[in-house]
Amino acid sequence: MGRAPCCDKANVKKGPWSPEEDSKLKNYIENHGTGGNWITLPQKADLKRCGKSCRLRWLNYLRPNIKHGEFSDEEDRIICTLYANIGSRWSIIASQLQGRTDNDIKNHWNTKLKKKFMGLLPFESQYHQRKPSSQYFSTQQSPPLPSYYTHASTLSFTGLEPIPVPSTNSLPFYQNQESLVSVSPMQQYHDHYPNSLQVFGSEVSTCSSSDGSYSQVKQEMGFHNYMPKGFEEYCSNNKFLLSDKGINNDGSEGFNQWEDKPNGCFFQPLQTHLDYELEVIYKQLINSNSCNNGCFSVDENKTEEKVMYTTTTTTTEWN
DNA sequence: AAGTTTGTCAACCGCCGGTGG
DNA sequence: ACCACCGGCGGTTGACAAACT
Repeated sequence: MGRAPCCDKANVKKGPWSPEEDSKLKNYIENHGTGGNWITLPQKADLKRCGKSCRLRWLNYLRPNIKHGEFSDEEDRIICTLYANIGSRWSIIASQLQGRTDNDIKNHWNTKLKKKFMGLLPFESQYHQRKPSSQYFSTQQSPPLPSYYTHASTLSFTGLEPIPVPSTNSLPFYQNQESLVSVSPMQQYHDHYPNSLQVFGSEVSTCSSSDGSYSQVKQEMGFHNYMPKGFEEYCSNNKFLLSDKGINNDGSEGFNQWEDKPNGCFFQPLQTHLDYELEVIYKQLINSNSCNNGCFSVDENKTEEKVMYTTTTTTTEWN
């Protein structure tokens, strides 16, 4: 026997909400609040709707300060970065975007942003079968570059470029709590292309902060031989540095090798408030996973229910 | 102009975890 | 400890619109 339905399905209306229903719900909540019980709210508000339906309608459409319409590049960037790091945890992602709902973000990802991600797969797959790195280093031959790189100067940021994760020291989450990120698409991607670079999820390879020796590293790795025109400018324009070093599995530092890092190099965004917020999110996730002791608090600007991280971050200009 | 395909997004479904009795 | 209820969440669906043939 299954779970009892949350409402009498036979006596509730389904489908799109009419303006009259919207008005009833809005007026009721504005005058009385939700009363802490969505199940009984429809009856009180004289609506022939399921409580859950009312809740959804309010949260996704009727509540104040909802932002509809086009997502900005900045929002796309945040969504992609967060998605790559924590997966499809839309409510958490939504908590980082003022006025956006988890449903909105989910739809936006599924209809637009995901395609950008999928578009990366074909060229990545070629690296899966690439010959050992020594070939390139010994002969100074340039490996085939993804079209993405060769056209870098004309591309806008997709948010799906590989990004670094903070060190495992600061984020034990990566070492100890794999389940938290098991849903990451990048993790799935890694499963499919096991030799590809992964800086997401539970992958142990991470990159350290740039020490400014980029030019030297670039030469040592032979980057200058196949650095596409405009690539450096692209990195600069998009606030990315080429990462110089990685952390080996044993914890030691080492330069990235083509064999291990099929992208040849990987990006490292300049320190931004988002990096910091990501770290805060990780920590909150860790806490929320190990103890449910109020790691989240209510974001009253969004909804009485939406979670918001308690830690106040200092937001600085992205640019 | 009509039919078909594709894209978008609001809404639904059902699972899960928290909570209180 | 168990159970029922409820809210929250993410995956999915389906209606509608736009684009294409």
